Amino acid sequence: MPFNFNNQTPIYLQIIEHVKTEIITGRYKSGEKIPSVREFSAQFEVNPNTVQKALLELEEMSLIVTERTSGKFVTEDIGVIEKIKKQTVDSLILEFYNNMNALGIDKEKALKILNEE
Amino acid sequence: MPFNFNNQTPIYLQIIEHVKTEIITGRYKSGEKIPSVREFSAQFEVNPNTVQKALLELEEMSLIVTERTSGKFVTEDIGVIEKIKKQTVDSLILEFYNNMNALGIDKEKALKILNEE
DNA sequence: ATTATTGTATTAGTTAAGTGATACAGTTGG
DNA sequence: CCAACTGTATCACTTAACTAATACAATAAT
Repeated sequence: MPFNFNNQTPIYLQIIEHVKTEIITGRYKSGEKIPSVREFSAQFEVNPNTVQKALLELEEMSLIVTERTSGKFVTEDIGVIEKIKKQTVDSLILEFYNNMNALGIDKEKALKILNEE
Repeated sequence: MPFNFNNQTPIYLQIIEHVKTEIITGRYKSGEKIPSVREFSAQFEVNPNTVQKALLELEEMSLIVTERTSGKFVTEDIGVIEKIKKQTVDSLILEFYNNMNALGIDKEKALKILNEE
């Protein structure tokens, strides 16, 4: 199963989203080892550096932790995962309202549209 | 008033959004002449081609119409404007739900979150 | 100790997107 | 008829983002 990349957005961003989603949704569980750089690299048919770049960002978010030579692991800190999940949801909501505002649709109206669908 | 571009996203896309929004919200009215390529160019302090590129896309959406030598005008067809507005709103909503789905939040749950805020 | 596995660092190549310089063309209006 | 305004076409430049090649480093396992 070759990975389903779209070529509008950079691969490394798609990897970030992919792994982040796996963690947020609990498919990669807290404390669990994630595939190695080279495993991802092979799976995605992509250069190791591309994977590395993505995982680096995830580490900066504290979603994953590196054990120098044994691999990378999902953080043990469930709080972090929850926080990131909430952040992600919140910013999706905010972005949505902002976009609607730009079209002259305020929050109240937007909600009304959504509920009436 | 120099224009408020952010430099993450291409200028021409921001121009598209800007003009599109002006039309959708009725600040540029149906049938009305919009500023010329060179006027925009001066206002935004940007190359005429950059403006042209943006306006071309708006023309492809049928939001504006070109009269070869007298300028560009907002379409007379109010239906088109309404349609584009609806399309824009709909795709914002769809995108929102899709993003939430990726996080394991279905439409129903998403609505609940929004309403409870 | 040797091998295989992990992550990391450096550098370079490639490509595509975005923007700009410039010249062309057609109409309208004084 | 000329000047001033419209939009349009072509081409070249630049830059930066993305990706890849390759080599390095550290540890664990056998």
